[in-house]
Amino acid sequence: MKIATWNVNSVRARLPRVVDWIESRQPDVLCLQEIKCLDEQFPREVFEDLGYRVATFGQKTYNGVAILSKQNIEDVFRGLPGETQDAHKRVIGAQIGDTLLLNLYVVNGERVGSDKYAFKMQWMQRVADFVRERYDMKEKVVLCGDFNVTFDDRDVYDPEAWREKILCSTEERKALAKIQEAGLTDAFRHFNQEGGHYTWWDFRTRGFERGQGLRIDHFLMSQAALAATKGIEIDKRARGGEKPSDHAPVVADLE
DNA sequence: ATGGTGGGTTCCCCA
Repeated sequence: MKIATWNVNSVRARLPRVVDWIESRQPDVLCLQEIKCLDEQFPREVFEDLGYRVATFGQKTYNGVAILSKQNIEDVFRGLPGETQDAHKRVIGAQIGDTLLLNLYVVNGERVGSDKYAFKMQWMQRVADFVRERYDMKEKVVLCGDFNVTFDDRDVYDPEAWREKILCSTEERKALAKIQEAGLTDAFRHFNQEGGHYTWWDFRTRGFERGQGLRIDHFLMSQAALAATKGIEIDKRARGGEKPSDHAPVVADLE
């Protein structure tokens, strides 16, 4: 079973690219982040015609997450416990087969020390609490999405330039480790120890053209899920070409 | 120290 995660930076703007990618890669599950539309604006039929079930948690203009799956999507939940109607739409979870899937779009945080950064820290703590309470790590648990945090300097093209900057600060990395504490492993790193593998490149600095990226899109897996995983691949090719997202898709290949 | 580009909305926000 191929599970993919992709921050598409607007599903409507990216629709031709997403459809092309699905047709060539045929993932069984595709978790989308930053769909940037309401549920009723989501191009559901396009994906249904490609053979997918669709579960969305949309928001106008910002954020929004969705799960596409060839198999039944069961026990869908949207958001974190206790959230009000106006909360950011950043979380959708479900069971697909025997896999417990959680698709996340972590808060960006703007700048270390900003209000948005404080909100990011708070939000990540809530995710950590939720994950610990909700999941039995003896199950096949797969968290994926745009985590907006690098694990270490291997995930950063210029570690000195990014030292203690947003996406790379020690505090953010500790918050990410807290989410993992329940028993979740960085699946990409399990298979590949080298640095220089990135999932996001800034539009503004022409980062992709310069080879300047960060690895911020991740799969966090329980031991049972990791044991079933044959490999993880970043599809860097999808970051090139016409009207790309600023993120590349990441694909986990499970038994 | 700042800005760059791209997506979506509305005279600007977010990444």
